[in-house]
Amino acid sequence: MLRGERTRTAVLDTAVALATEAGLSGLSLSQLAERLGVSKSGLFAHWKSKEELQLATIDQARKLWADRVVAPALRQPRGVRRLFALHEARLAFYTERVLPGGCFFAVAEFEYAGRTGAVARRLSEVLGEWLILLERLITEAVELGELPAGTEVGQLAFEIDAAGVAAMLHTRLLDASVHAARTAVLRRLRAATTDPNLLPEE
Amino acid sequence: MLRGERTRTAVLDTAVALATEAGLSGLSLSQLAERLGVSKSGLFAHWKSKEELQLATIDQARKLWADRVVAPALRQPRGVRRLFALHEARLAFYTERVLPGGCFFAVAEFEYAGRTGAVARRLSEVLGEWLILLERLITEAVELGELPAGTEVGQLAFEIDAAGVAAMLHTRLLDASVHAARTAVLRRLRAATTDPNLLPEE
DNA sequence: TAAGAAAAAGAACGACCGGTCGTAAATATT
DNA sequence: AATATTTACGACCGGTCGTTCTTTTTCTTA
Repeated sequence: MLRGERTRTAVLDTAVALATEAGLSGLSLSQLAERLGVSKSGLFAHWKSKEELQLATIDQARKLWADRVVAPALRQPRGVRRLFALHEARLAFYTERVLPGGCFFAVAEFEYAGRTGAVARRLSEVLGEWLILLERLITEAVELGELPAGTEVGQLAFEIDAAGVAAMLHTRLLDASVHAARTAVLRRLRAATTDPNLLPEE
Repeated sequence: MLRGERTRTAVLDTAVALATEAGLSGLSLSQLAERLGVSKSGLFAHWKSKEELQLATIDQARKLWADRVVAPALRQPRGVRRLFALHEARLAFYTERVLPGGCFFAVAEFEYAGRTGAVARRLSEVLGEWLILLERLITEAVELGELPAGTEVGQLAFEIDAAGVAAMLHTRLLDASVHAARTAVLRRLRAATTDPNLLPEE
């Protein structure tokens, strides 16, 4: 009963990695099967269509992101420390090259920017979740008094996310851009917080 | 002699638009030919291969960007005003929906983030040019005394670009994110400049 | 251990891909 | 007006795409 499950996750892990190289729509079943040493038709025993596999791949990438980025940050104490930890965990995800193409969602989101359909919709949902998480952490920091009461939550969330996205974009000069992304957010938060001692110096 | 030239630009204009929807590698010669009402083989009279057409498409997109974004900004007086005008021109390019998929280079850059080859190399070059332009305008502002002497040029260029990229990413909530991108850069520049009167209030 | 279900392989399909070829019209040059 | 050259076409190639169907292997369970 669990053999199928093992296969499925193995396939999806490879699919996530492959999608960051060839894109989520450029992901071909032949290539995927070959890389796994599996027959192409065997994949259809688990998903009825490519689109279903793409949707499952998105969920797998979401889990990976939750484990490697969100979970470590949530182990930090609430407030600006947790907020900055989330940003740093994200950057670490890039520098550690967990995925060959860098970031599954950045690649996929741009790829499907102008499209419609189930895949595009699901991607939007996940991106929305991410922004909501950022806003939640910011709101918590406000409630703790670590950020001033008038903080524009959405605006700050946008700025933090922007630094992360841009770090990913400049993949070929990754180290420099990750450093810039860290500095940008650190300064922004240190300038805004009521207690700069909560955050590292530069 | 100019009939061919007319055809070429017509093809490339369509190719630029199509590439923002399907991606630069997802751009298929059949679809391109069909949308133009032209035979696929006719395209090979102008470019020997798909890759050559892709490279020509990049140059065409670069021209479009130069006309619609860079040129208007350069009509503003040197310094922080020109710098902010460049950012605003970029955001206008997105809101006016000049291209269906939003931004040719953002889409393509992410698509080719993990790849090698002539197309990926050319894309990197153009992205590099863009960053250099940003840094040049910042440097000019420093020389004019509109930004303080110690300004970290690369860091500021990264932050401005990040806001633009992120605005593009959140395509489905475009208006809100463009506003956030404008606000982020405006505040950043107003905080840094020696003469806030040069910039609009929020 | 036999029966049944789940998992995987294999072969084949129609559609589309990038690309080539020979040819015919449109244009330029003489 | 005759000749080159550019521009474009239709037919076709080998290959890959996603998908389906049938068959075989593997595992689970009664």
